[in-house]
Amino acid sequence: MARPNKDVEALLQEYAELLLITGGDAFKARAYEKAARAIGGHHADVSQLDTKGLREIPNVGKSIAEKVTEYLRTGAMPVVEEARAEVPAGVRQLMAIPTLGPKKAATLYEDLGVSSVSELVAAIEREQLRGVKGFGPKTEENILHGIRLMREVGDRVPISVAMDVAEGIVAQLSSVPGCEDCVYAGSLRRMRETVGDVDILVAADRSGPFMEAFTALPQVSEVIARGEKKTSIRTAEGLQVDLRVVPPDSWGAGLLYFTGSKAHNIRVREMAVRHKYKLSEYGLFHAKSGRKIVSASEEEVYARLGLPWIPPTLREDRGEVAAGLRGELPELLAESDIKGDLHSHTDLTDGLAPLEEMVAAAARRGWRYFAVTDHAPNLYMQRMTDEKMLAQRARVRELDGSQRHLRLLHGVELNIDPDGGVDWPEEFLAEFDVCVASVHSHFGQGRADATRRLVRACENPRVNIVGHPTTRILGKRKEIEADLDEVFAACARTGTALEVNAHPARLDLSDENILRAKRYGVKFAVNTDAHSPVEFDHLRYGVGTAQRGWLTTEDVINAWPLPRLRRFLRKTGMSSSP
DNA sequence: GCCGTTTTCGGCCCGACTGTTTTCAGTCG
Repeated sequence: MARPNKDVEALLQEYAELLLITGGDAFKARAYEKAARAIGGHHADVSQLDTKGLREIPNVGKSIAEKVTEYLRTGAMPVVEEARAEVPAGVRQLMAIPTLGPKKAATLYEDLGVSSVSELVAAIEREQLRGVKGFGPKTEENILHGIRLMREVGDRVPISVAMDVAEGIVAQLSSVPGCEDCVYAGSLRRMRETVGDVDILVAADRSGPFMEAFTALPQVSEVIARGEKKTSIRTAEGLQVDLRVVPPDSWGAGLLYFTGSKAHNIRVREMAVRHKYKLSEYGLFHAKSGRKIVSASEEEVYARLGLPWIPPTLREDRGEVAAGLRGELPELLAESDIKGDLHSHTDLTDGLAPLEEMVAAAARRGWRYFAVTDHAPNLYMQRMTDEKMLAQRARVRELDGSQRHLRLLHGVELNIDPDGGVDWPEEFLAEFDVCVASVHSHFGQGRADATRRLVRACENPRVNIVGHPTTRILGKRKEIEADLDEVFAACARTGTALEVNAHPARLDLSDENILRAKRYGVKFAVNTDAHSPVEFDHLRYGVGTAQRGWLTTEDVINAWPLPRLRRFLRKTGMSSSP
């Protein structure tokens, strides 16, 4: 994976934040942020580039290219080390609290010596913020609210972070001699939106070499526990990883057990008891004799209990066992079912790559169609105009057909204003192939207003998809407060799809909301919202979330062939005006 | 610090909202 790019991105981003905290030039900090983003979204592995190659990345100039080269050679970037010496790491963590930026973080550190979130909580409890300039009662309340939001995620990490760690470790352990199988299990295998710790499972006769290799991995910053069956480490990012080595003949039972969820396991064990069996991580046994029946594969274990194999994304005790018994498990959407992305950006607005690169990358993925949906004018910072949009459309039409098997759609991501209106009148919108409409502002509306806002957007005869419908950002922003049942009903009534945004910080709709919406007969679009070609890789998280919501190809409009999709986009099922 | 050009220096996403102020700073998208 593009690990070095992400490392460099994180480092440059950190430096930018440190510059802001120490009151450095804001434009310089912005330059580092832009370079960080560009490198993070760059298609080529930066560790394979020399200074000259680095400078060809937009927003990377001489100074940053040289610093990155040095970092890649030595593992350190001196200016960052110096800045770190000035500002404790905890001060930068304060910026993760919503409504708390670099200036307030700096003030808290300088005036009160606060250098961690817990110290901040203590300072608030001691009412020490009362005297500080710029900190009134409302600010205090907002900070506490922000901390609560952050703590809801707790020390869980986004699924993408855990996935990178897990796949790296699996690859390394798989090459240890004697490895018969190696996978990640736990909530990661179930594709939960955040992951508390990573579980790795190895099938092998002897565990020693794996425990040895595991604790010696370069990712390891601390060995928490080390035993014969289980070893736990912590990575530099603070993520705990557990390795369990099981004998090959109990692989299936082990995998089932360590994949969970706990509730699913309990349900399955109850079934075992009813069959006069006993199920543990070591196998399925006769309760009386203790004789082992099966355990080599998950399929065998499930089959002995009268169940088909249940996909890990369904194992949440949401009725999957009962559905399996009835032979009514859904045929879940797979990543390979997705025929094209319907939400993406180019460098015409806030994307990183030009249209041509995005199109070429979409073609490489084997998609059959691909929609470019840059931001509309009301998101002022993007400076979109009618002329720019029309020029882009002309270019999209030119490019359409240049890639075999890939049809191009010209779309837009509209802004849903507080009243539910969007950027352009119907006549202008009619010329787009697809319109995504999303909320980008006024998140704090009351419930009735927010509901009306979303329903009105659905009733717009040109709006096809509501993008990231609840606008949540994991650990940062709560779901918009609206009567979602009313919104779901409106979607079903008007033929408006809801997005399952695949970005790991969003995953919006969430699995639970998908389940609810599906009952109304809503259709969905699993989109990446990619701002660069590498973000197309997020699709797997969107598909995982869709699976957790029990979605099949029938539910997902961008798993349909183009003619059927086009019919849906005409919204003919609705009356033209509400 | 980057970029583009007015080619070596000046501008850099721009507007809204919030809370703290009493005219604006900080944060966000």
